[in-house]
Amino acid sequence: MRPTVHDIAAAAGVSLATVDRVLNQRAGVRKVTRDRVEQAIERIGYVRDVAAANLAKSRKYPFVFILPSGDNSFMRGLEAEVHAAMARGPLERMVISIVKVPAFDAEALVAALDEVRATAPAGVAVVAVESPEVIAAVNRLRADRIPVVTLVSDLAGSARDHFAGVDNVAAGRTAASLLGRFLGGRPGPIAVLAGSMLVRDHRERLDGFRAVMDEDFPGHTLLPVIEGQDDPVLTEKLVGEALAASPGTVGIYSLGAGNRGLIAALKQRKDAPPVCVIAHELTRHTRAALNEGLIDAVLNQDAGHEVRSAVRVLKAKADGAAVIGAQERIYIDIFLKDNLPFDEG
Amino acid sequence: MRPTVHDIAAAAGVSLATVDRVLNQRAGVRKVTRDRVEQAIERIGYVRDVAAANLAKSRKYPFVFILPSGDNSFMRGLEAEVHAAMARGPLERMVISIVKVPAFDAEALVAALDEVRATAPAGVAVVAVESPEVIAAVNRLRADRIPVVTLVSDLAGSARDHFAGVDNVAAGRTAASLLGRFLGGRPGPIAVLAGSMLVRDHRERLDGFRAVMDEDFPGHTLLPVIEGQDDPVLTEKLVGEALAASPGTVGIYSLGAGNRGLIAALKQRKDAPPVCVIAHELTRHTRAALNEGLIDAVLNQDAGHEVRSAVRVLKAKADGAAVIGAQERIYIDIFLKDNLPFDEG
DNA sequence: GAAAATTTGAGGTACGTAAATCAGAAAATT
DNA sequence: AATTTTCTGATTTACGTACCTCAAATTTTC
Repeated sequence: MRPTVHDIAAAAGVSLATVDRVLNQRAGVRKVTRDRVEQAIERIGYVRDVAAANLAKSRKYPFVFILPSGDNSFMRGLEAEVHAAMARGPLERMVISIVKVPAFDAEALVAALDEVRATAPAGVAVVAVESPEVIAAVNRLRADRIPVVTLVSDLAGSARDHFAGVDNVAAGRTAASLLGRFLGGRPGPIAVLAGSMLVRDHRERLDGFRAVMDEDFPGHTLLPVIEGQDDPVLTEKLVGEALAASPGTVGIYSLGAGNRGLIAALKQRKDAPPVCVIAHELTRHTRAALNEGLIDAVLNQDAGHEVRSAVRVLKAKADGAAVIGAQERIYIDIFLKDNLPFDEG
Repeated sequence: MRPTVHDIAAAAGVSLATVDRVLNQRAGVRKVTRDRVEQAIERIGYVRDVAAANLAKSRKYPFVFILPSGDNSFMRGLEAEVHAAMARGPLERMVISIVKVPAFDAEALVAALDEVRATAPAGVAVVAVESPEVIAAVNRLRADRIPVVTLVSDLAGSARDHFAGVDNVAAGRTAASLLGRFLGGRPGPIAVLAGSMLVRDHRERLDGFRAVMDEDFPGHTLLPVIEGQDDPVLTEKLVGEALAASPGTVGIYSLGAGNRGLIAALKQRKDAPPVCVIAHELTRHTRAALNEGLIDAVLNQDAGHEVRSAVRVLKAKADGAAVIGAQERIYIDIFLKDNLPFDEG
């Protein structure tokens, strides 16, 4: 049997009330008595039964997820995952709510963070936008002892508790490594398609990609980065133009979310020499393109994993419990047409 | 506020005792009354507070993990992960124990399963060995309504609740796809190194590998499978001989656990033309070999994920709760030297 | 050494559920 | 209609912890 508060009382030779005062750091206990109780706790290996404690406290865990609005399909998928977590929440006394903020708007994000802070939630998960003001706002939350997890996009220099997302530099490096090897020495320039270079994730991916290309595959030149703003129509046009301008192009790295346009552009040049394509994010479209051989590999971050990990970490932090590091590391999934998971997109 | 049993009683116009009888399927309730209560439950959206129920019942979850003994390093890593889960167990009222059984010994496994069954655990995870007797033994557990999860190695045709492991056919296909593309048309035979063809995982990987090689890269012949019995010394010898016999070999797929021997053999032929190598399981040795460029890619199944997933599923099944499919799917991790995780190994 | 302040003890109620007892009501059987 | 059987209600205790009150014991202060 696990020891209980009663066992502590007996072991320390004090009353239950005193044990309670020590355990819940209430005032009115002499230092010597406190020490005696703490030693007893240590000695008999008491661990608080969190479930029973929560029951007694009628404790709730109000968590807030701050997500960018807009029609970025990855973000909408992320939101769907948060909704799924929301539905499962009550089973574990969690009440999850979502606050939406215009994408890439640091000012709005700061306002949202401060508003959320006023509601004193048990934890906050936020898709960060990089700016000193945002860092300060996150630090204000932490100063209030509210756990903060950054989601998908980290906030370097802040006091956030945890980052639930992938290592984007490693993702870029991996993309370069795959692309370089898949090309197997076939010479020619390589095109890079991004959404916008203003986003940290995209910059990091590009940095990683560049580093490995320069180091391991110096034979290939990188064409100027195409910024398609994650817009299908614009992307299709720009990619088409770029391929026309550099007909010898042998590879494309699509590090953003503009895959629909890319795929459309690829379909238009069926007869042209093959181009090796590495893209990000497994969606209905990239999955189909993988199967058709239009795309050679897809690097994916699993939004469901990220959300569930964020929730677990927030809960653990709220309880003052330990986080299982290995469990919360989000790996980049690499999908070829040969290891596609069955359902969903 | 979430509705409680009292709310059910009020809504159905019955007493608490009757609600309890219905909720815990005790006898002595007329069909009509039972229906009325169940409708009330439905109507007010009652969900049992599992934490409170477990507290009242002083419920424990005794789970048993049945693992193969022997010095297979993957299995020992798996055991370490089970020990880690064991240590975290008490926080969630789980008591995990380990039963070890000689590897690949169906008879011993059956005996262990029946012995475990007699202790009426709340769930069993087992690294399965394929045999009709084992299937029958697993089905006996299921007949006793004991949840069963197969771990790492599945048991087709059995009534197990869940399989916590990777799709090994897809792993083999992925290996072939990577190897074929990395070779980029460079002709030459390919060697396959396995532990033993008696293990289902290995057979499945080989099947997947063969299928894609035949289909997509028919230019390469596959040399006869080398069975190194996962023994470093034997493996080094056999690989050395095979490479000497077929000096034109361009690729190696190591689908078992004999990587130390393989790496030793590779180091002996530094001056020889490069061979593209795909191996399984990220260990200290394969990680080092990746970094040195001796191995080009490592496919990995994360034992920690598998164990944690098995535990979660067993708990959910024991509670009669739903399993989050996407969360419990174990992906094959693909590691290049560019996306190696930092610690452990 | 008395008064004041602080510390400690004893006991209760609550959280939501499980499980039990026992009395009384309703139904089924004679 | 009387009896047996089956169903239902009312009530209690318990799980492990939190939180509250009030009294008693101890220490500190003057």
